[in-house]
Amino acid sequence: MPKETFFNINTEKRKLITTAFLREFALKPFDEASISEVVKRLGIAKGSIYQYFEDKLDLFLYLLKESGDIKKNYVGSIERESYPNFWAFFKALYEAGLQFDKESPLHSHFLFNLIKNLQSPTMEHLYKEMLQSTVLAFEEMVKTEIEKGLFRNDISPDTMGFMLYRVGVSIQEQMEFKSIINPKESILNSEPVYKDKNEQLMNMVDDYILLVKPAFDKN
Amino acid sequence: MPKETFFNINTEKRKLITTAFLREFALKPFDEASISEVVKRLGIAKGSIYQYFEDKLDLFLYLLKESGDIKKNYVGSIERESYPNFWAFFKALYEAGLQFDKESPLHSHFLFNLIKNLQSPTMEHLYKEMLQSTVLAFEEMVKTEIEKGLFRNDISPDTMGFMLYRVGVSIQEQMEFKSIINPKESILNSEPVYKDKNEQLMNMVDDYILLVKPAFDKN
Amino acid sequence: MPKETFFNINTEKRKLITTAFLREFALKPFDEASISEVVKRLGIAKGSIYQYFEDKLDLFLYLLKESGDIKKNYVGSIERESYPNFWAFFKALYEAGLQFDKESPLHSHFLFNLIKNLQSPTMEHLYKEMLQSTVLAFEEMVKTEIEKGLFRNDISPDTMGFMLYRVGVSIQEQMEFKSIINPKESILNSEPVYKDKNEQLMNMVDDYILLVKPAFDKN
Amino acid sequence: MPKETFFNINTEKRKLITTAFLREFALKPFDEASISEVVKRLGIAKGSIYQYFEDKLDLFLYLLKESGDIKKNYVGSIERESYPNFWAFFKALYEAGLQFDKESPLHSHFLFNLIKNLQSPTMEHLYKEMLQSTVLAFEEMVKTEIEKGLFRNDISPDTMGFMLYRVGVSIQEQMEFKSIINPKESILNSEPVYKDKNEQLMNMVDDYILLVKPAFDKN
DNA sequence: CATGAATGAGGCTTCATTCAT
DNA sequence: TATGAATGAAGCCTCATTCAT
Repeated sequence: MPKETFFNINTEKRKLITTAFLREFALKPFDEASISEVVKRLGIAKGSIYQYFEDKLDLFLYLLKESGDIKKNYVGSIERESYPNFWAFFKALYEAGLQFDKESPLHSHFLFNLIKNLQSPTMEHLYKEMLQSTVLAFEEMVKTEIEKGLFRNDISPDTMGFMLYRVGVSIQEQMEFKSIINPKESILNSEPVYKDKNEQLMNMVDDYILLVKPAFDKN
Repeated sequence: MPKETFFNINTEKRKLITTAFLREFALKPFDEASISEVVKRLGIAKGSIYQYFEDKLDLFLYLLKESGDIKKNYVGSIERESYPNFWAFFKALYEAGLQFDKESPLHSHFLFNLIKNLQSPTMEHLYKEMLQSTVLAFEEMVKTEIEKGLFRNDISPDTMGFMLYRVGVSIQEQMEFKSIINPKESILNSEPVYKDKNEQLMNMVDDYILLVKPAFDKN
Repeated sequence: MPKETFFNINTEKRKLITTAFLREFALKPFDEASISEVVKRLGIAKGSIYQYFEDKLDLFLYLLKESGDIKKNYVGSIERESYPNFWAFFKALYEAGLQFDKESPLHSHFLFNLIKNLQSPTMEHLYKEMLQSTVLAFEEMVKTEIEKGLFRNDISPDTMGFMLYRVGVSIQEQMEFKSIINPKESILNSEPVYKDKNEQLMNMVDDYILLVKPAFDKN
Repeated sequence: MPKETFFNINTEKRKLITTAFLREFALKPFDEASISEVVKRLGIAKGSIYQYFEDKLDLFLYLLKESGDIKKNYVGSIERESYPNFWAFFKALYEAGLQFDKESPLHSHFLFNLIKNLQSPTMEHLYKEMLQSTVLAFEEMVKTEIEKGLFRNDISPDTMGFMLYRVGVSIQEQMEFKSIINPKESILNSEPVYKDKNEQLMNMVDDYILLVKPAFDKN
């Protein structure tokens, strides 16, 4: 939670700062991200950052929450009931994600890099926590589908939940692996992660669904 | 590639150094691993390290190669032809891996932590390279299976290869996520990653195969 | 000397500020006392402090004078003539001090910590000055007693005066040393230094008098 | 405990460093003493200090131990049995102290300033500990004298012990108070605390003994 | 009278690497 | 071959004070 002062400053300046640090954390793991470098680039005093935030972690957590909140605006309204099956719902989440990516590219980059960012020893605790809650959410979805009789019930739902979570990560990672997207580069231009690549992402999602569907669906 | 000097020193000392740094890199990302700390623990001169290796990266790469080579001794002899189907072969790889883990626990830990280790910006290039070759290997396997008519052919083999690679990572990560294994702790005792957990790992592998098999197999 | 502005503000607010800084200076040496921390706790603007006071030292001196003035209200009326001998007078000073401590606990804490507070290099000058006047007062008393033929005259009055001053400090310090009082703790509750320990303090004073009396009294 | 490296460097350089920091800590409380300033003056790299010592505290404790050890060389051989009464013994301690002061002026200054130095919040723990052990030593002396029937037995020995400790502090403080000595100044010239003032110190000691003797002695 | 954002120097500490011995 | 002292940049963070509003 930033200090009040942060919310009192000029909106434009606030955005400048936010932007600069989103970028930094989108490029480097927490422990390697450098406040000093960013303020130098921003041309503001290092002390100022500590007027706004308790410390580096506070700053990071603020960006995390902000990014999460914004993403929720896009993804939060998607509900399972509105879709004929889980996979349609799953795809819808990605489509919403693309909208978010397009309209808040830096927040998107920040979240894109989150897993890597959390590998820093300093972040170990937070990492476990976030993983836990993310996986849990997927587990819940799986359980619901199993109850509906739509997913198989011969494999423990936690393994299936974890796998589903992993699918998400894989998709993103494969896009990068195949050099379809190039985050490091697009960050610098404040361009969306998936700029001009929406279709290719959705194709990849389709592929994954094709692959995973028979593994999850009953029969 | 270490300097000659490294191979001229006492074998025992060489092993001591190797061990200490395997441990360090198994615990921390590259950029946060500290040469200073390790030499202090070893009680040798910091300068010595620079007699043996060009720099930190050189040292790391040496350990990487060594670990890989040793692992190959276990895994390299496993051949697809010896097994009735891909999944039996896949399981056999894990069983060999466990043997490696048991007999070279620190190398195993080093490789276990490799993915996290490579997230450092310094390592970006290397990361891509290694990923490339790993995934490629899986792709080749997939292609072979497709040619044999055993895997489905309606999804691009590279996606399937990548997914297969991902399955491996997921298994390992889920074992840690469920606190079945505790790498940080077992490193300190130089114990294998999967000490007393071999059975549980193989069960997890079975689960994953159960899940993934229908996604890959033809029909 | 504070600026006019300080006396123009709401009495209540003035008291709040006074209180908070008395506390801070009662807990830490001058150079380590932090204006930043106090204003944060107070929830007022940091700039305000500089509207009221020239700088940190000015603020400190104000509190010092205020505390001294208040204490004088208690101690000032005690006169040597009212007591049969010096030691009865000496005890009376302590009893008045206890009253002050009870009714103005924070000012009392501030003065209690004063010696430690003045150890900061910044304060060196002030320290000497205050010491000077304090010791001088004791010297005067000693001289009077000598003139009356009640104190021995074979030791220089300034040594005796200094020693008397020292006795005072020692009593206070020994109370803390023996953990009878716990200033750091009682400050937080705005409790008197000697809360519930009045009797024990006076016993200690008696002990010291017993000890010192033969050293000072003629014969 | 400094690191080995510190004892490996050039004796002369070690002395230079030691000297510079003794000076710094003799002038300022721990929290205000600045490593940065000292190394700048020394013209050595800041990092070097951290090759020699764990941290600031480690450095301080080393100087403390060294100073104490050296002083013990002077004072340690003085034994109560060699003197007809306690006060002769007490004086002898001061005479030995003066020898120490003359031959190791900076260590003497360091110890002279110790009490003030330990007022820093960081040092609170250490302060209490040292006070405890110092006072205890005096208490033991007092008890012995009481057992011998030489000191009065109607006042608790801990009060008497504490008072005795206080006498020591007072003597030193009064010398400074009366401007007979000027530590801040003589530090800069690496001159003994009591340079050319030995006689005056011993006179002061005599005065104090005269004063305190009747307070402690039986009858 | 109040605000509080901005400053920038200064604090301690860590690190990989160099180089003279 | 081995040593380990020296380096100095970089890291995060704190602080009293100023000044425009």
